[in-house]
Amino acid sequence: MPELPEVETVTRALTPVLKGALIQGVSLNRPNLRFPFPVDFKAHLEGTTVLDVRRRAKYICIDLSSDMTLLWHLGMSGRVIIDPLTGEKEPPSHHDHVHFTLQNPSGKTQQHIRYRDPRRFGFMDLVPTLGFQRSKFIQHLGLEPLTDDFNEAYLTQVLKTKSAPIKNVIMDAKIVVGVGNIYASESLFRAGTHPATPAKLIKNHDLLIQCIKDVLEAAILSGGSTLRDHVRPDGNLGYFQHHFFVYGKDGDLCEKCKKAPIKKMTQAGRSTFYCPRCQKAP
DNA sequence: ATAGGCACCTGGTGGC
DNA sequence: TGCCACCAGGTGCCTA
Repeated sequence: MPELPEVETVTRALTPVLKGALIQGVSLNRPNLRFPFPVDFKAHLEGTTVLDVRRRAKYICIDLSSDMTLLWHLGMSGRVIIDPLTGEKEPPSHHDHVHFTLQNPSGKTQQHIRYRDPRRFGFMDLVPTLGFQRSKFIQHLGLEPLTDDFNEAYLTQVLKTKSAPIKNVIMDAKIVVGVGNIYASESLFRAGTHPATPAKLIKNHDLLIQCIKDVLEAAILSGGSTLRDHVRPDGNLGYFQHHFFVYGKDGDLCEKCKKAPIKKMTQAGRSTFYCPRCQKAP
């Protein structure tokens, strides 16, 4: 269920486990996920050391001692399971597609990581670390929302020619990455902006910027606050759902105005949730 | 250039 | 209980 905050949370959980570790073994239970695994994927990874773990958009990027970077996307249903060193492991599932065995740099300790993805919309790819930006999955990506570059001046410039609904535009990864279907609805609710507003008619760019950053940061904090749970046998990640104002709340009374029920509509084939009273129609 | 629709998959849910 | 339609957090690619 990964949008940017979930991928950030997983990346942070993986970093201390992976960084400096030797990849001892890789086992694949099938030849492909959304795409085929790269040729010699297993052979390439085994024996390399992890130099760094980063996130770009919704990709986990694992830099290897072979000067290659493992690009790892969790799709819609991907989950990373970090098995605890001691205690009860999460039972295996036939949706566990990749299994990494790692050797800790400081000793002989082994650690296991599994990738579970029922829908198999996720994928892994290997790209040269130096040519990372030229990867077909990376090259077209827009700004990271939590950087200073994603600011009022940028959004004003980008939106002024766009007539598409603002919700679709903030979900467009060429413009800004990491804003998925949930956080698009939540950001627009916080900004008091109707999701169908043509992007060029948006007035308060600074408020929208701030709402996107706030909702993503709050979700990361929420994920982070339950990060320690991630390595528990139950493996549950803390999501942000307890803080949703509109997502999945159609029919409920709006928590802000307490007068109108939350409505649901479809935009570009995806569900949008909004309060018709707090988010004024264009 | 841009917007819309389809495709890739499985599993859960709600209606009949 | 069983079956079926529909929906789900992403995103590359094709078409108009």
